[in-house]
Amino acid sequence: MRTSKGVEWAVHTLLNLAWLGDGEPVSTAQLAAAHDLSVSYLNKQLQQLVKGGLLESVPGARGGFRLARPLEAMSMLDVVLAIEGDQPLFRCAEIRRCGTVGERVPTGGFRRPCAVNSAMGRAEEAWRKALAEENLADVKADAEAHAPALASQVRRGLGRD
Amino acid sequence: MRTSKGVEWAVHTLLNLAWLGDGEPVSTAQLAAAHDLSVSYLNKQLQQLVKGGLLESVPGARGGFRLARPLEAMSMLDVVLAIEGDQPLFRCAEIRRCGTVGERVPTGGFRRPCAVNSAMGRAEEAWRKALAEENLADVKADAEAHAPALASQVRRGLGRD
DNA sequence: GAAGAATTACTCGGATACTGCGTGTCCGAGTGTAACGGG
DNA sequence: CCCGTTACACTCGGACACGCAGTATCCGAGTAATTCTTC
Repeated sequence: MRTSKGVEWAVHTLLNLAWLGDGEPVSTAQLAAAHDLSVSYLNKQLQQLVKGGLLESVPGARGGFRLARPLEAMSMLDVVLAIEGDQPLFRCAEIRRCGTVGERVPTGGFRRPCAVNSAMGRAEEAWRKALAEENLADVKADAEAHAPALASQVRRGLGRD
Repeated sequence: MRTSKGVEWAVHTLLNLAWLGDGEPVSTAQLAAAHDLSVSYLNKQLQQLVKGGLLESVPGARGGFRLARPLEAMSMLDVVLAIEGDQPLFRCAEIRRCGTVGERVPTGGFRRPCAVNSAMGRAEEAWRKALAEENLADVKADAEAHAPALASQVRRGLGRD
């Protein structure tokens, strides 16, 4: 079990767009070249970000992608949900109701929640809460703290200066 | 991204062994029949639990598996680690150091940690902490709270009474 | 009748196929840009 | 010189292959119980 590598690609791409500063759209080819990524596959991930409302796509010549809102209004959870979808980490198959010790639904009673599923759900909720508290602007600031030249490096790498 | 279904199988099997009470080993066939699971595949998962120190295996006729320690000393994290392994949810591929904006390692400098990886790591740590706090004995008690007849139901289903 | 050895039946354990999702790639639809011609 | 039209080049967007991890299965090694033989 591991997150798709598209998550890492998406976050770094969002950071690069933020460092670029201007609202000009950037093509997938440039964004991919920035980190030696597969152009087509990155494009697929960016489409997911558009569906998730994190990016805007500009069609036509001189088109590309740009941030839909400032990084301050984006969390890691937003990225993960956009790329991975909102499916839970733990999917309960309700095996408790099968086999020789299967818990039969009492007549007229409703299905009580599975204790295993509840416990896993609580842990997953902690994960999502922590992801929601990880602001993308903070991540960007953290990266700059150790490498102040990053912004200009991105502008140079994407041919802006 | 989702956890292996082996996690659900393992937890329910551990609960069944606890409800059974006696320290007698139970064969994989009986444990699988309890919830209509694949015998061979469940056996593979139980072997992982043995390697993780949660179960003991008894070979030979009238053998099987039994709990290695009481449920009070087991957490959901122990199960997840035994089944899934201790690999992190987010694996940093260090793409930040590649491509046109790749962060080159300064001469003589050490590699500072990736800000993206750090943020993901913090969230994952929250998940693991929550999993570690979910005691298996509590899960068992939670299940019993809504279905007091479960213990006897398991003993009957596994042919103990 | 009791003890010991051979046999048997049952168990775990790891090596071997299959499937679904993540990964990667390709080509077509759509649009903004630029060139070109006419007024 | 300015405007409208046409062609073009570039972009996104979704449809199409590939590979690997999770899933499922099978057969062999090993052990405890059982049976049989012998004292």
